[in-house]
Amino acid sequence: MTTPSTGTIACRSCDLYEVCRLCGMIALSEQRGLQRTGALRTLKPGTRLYRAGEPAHSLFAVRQGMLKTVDVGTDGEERIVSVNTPGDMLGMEAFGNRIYAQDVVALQPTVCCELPLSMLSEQYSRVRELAAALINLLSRASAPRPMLARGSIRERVAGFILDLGARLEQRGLNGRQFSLGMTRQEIANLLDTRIETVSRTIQKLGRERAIDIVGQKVTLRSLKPAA
Amino acid sequence: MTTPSTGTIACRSCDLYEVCRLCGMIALSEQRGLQRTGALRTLKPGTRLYRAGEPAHSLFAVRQGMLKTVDVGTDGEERIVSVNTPGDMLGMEAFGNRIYAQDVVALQPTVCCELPLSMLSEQYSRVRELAAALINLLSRASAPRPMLARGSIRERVAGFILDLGARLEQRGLNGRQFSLGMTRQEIANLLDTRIETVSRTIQKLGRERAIDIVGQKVTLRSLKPAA
DNA sequence: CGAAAAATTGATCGACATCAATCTGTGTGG
DNA sequence: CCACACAGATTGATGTCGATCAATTTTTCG
Repeated sequence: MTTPSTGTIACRSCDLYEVCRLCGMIALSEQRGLQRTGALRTLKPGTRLYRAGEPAHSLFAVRQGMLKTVDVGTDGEERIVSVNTPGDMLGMEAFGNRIYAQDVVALQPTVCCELPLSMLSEQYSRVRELAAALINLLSRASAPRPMLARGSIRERVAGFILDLGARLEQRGLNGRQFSLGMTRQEIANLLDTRIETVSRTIQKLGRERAIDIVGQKVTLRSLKPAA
Repeated sequence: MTTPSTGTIACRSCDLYEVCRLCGMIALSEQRGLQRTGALRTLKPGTRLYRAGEPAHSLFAVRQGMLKTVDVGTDGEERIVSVNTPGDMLGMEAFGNRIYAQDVVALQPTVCCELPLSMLSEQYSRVRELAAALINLLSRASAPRPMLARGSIRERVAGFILDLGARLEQRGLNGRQFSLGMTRQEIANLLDTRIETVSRTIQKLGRERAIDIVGQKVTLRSLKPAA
């Protein structure tokens, strides 16, 4: 069986934390710290969280595992646009028109928190702080993500691995030893290259002792950004 | 002298329209339709609208001309992340933390509308509709932009030109005959390739009668997406 | 165990980078 | 007004990185 490639994130380090809190989705229990109360969605690998064009009822936050955000072009070709790790918010692009804009598919056994949009729009017309929190959240989300499919293959692969590690670290998970969580094919798609090239590059990084690599398990050694 | 590569956009087709309206920035004059009242910023080519890391006081909307959004990496290398055309909103990533996240530089003589953030946060705590409009706006902005630096060079260049045309068209400007508004070098940077390659590819499209090209002036003929 | 998917490795080829030279247009000063 | 300078753009020759084709090997899972 596949096992989830990440542990479970703490609510404190989630993008949606403030919003959940203001919605009363997180109960403060005296002894045990934070505890969430809302709905969870559990996904097997390959399962869709939602589909582009579908009417949107909810925002999601990744709690455990990993997903990919996929853009299906006019030609029907799949392009992996981003990889979503614990603490990430999903579906915010649907807040306005209530239509999801991409496909989101679990790469691993994955758990997501679900926040109904209806609850949010009800509440933010009453709770002033919530509107501010949402605006903050969306504002941050509109900041530029580092584009991974640029530069030499070496730079792209290194950038991908470092980015993934940094994001896990940032959420309080282990960012120096983790699972890539996806196949070489999927990495190749994300980085706009070929599976053989990804394989060769990863092997080379291993031979150079920049990383340890066994299957999808990586340990960072001396991998640095750029060249 | 360089002349602006685009005409002036109508307020109606601007991303910020609803927000401006609710802020009372647009006065309805009976005879003459819409008329805006707020501050304008005029920029010469090469001038910065704002800089990454700088404290943010305002949102902007492009009114006329073109700008580039530039990401300066740790190595000091410039990467053009996107090109901003009339009707686009700039600076929304700073709404939360009040710090701009990229550099934005005029490519042409350019005019932008300026909306002070202070005014917005004051007003949206009073005007309920405004919070909703902002959330809508930011939500749309977080939707995925088509990534231009993917696929063969042919695809990237064609994609770039078609995207630019479509965006102008969408704002009520001429999307079949327009100026690229930037040098081959800047296009190369945006598309993650080299100036010679951009030049050759554009010339080839011209020879194939897919476009007419004279310097930066393009006329679309039979250019189609994909290969 | 056996089948299927994923990953690795090798050999060859082609698209794009690189190096180099020339051309074109635009603004400047004599 | 013309000549010059300079930036931008084009064009050619050559090299190289990554794509492609092909064959195993390794891992996963029924």
